[in-house]
Amino acid sequence: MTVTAKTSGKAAARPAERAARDVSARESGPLTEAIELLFFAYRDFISDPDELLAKYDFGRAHHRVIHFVGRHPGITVAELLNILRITKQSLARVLRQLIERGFIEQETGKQDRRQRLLFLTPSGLELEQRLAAPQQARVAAALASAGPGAEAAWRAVLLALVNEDDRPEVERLITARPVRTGQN
Amino acid sequence: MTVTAKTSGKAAARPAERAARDVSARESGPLTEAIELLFFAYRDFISDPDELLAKYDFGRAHHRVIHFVGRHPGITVAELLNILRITKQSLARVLRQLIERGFIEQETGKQDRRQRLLFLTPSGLELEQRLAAPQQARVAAALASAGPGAEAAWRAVLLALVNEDDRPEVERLITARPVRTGQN
DNA sequence: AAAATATGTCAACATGGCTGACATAAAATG
DNA sequence: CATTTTATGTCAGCCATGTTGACATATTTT
Repeated sequence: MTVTAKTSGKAAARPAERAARDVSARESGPLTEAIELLFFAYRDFISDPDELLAKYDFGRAHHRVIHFVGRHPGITVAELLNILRITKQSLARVLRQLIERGFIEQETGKQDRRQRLLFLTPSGLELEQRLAAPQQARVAAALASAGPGAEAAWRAVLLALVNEDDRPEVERLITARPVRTGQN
Repeated sequence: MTVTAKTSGKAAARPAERAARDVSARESGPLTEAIELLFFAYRDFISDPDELLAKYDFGRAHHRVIHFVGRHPGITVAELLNILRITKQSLARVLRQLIERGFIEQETGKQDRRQRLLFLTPSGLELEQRLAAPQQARVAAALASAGPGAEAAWRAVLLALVNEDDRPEVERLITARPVRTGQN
């Protein structure tokens, strides 16, 4: 109630009040389209695993942790925090749940015994793969439909979108062979 | 405390227990890299306006609303809900704040007086542009650095990532000239 | 021995999703 | 014209996941 409709009849009589009327003069342009496409693509891309996660009573935070632990077995908590850019308290919550329910396990670091190296359990690996499958299929189909060369351009643009300071590390992370036996 | 470190010394003695050890045998491949790049790029891309939003005590939800109202002046609540894919209760919260603080105003629909058409106020338009600027700069720089032709490939891949059913509408939305004076 | 580091934890709080139920005004329909 | 459908708003509460601040412990480094 009480929506206070501004213009009952004389809308055109007060054009200066509504800046949005002048938006048509603004250059929306290909840049805005690219930004909106990123929004829509990401919106649908992350929606893929949600149904599966719900069956486990997990959320997207759990997904992210499972993914990066799977990609970098033996990753430390500090490294994971640096990737996810969240606080350790936020991470601790989902990590505790994942450990309690047997999807991730910890191992004391051998060089540095303060570290807790994280690994997927067999169940964790299975879940990770089930979560990854639809996203991989979606990306594969998108890259294929965009023709040859699209993948290189895609990678180049995405990498350039990353903060310049973080680019070397992101490159290192995405190209890393997931072997790591606890050297860090 | 009580972290229960699994392997005090004989890590290599029980390899079958840790599925993650075998991940090195898994094909991570370019698809996984593309997926992770999307994560990292989006992570940094959405971080741009956060600082500015914080000064207004707004969050990303406000940003999304401001953006799409700016892009489609006179958009209805139902259309906005369809874009954002959230519930009307969630939208109502941020929308109420944006209206109370004078960034968005409503107007009763002329054809259909049940509708509340949404517009940016002058302050809303200014905020929208200040929020958009860093993201546009980031995308422009990324596209430029990826060379000519990258933009077409980029757009093709992103559009193909969108749910097939939604693609026509997304295309319509992103190419829309933001004129609309209330015909819907 | 002291300081720094890696991690964990407790408590409290904020944002922004969600469901369910219900209200109102306007439009569409029989 | 009476009824139903539609577009929207709103109240109440819940949940997931982010935040800050303070502090504890074990371990490594200096």
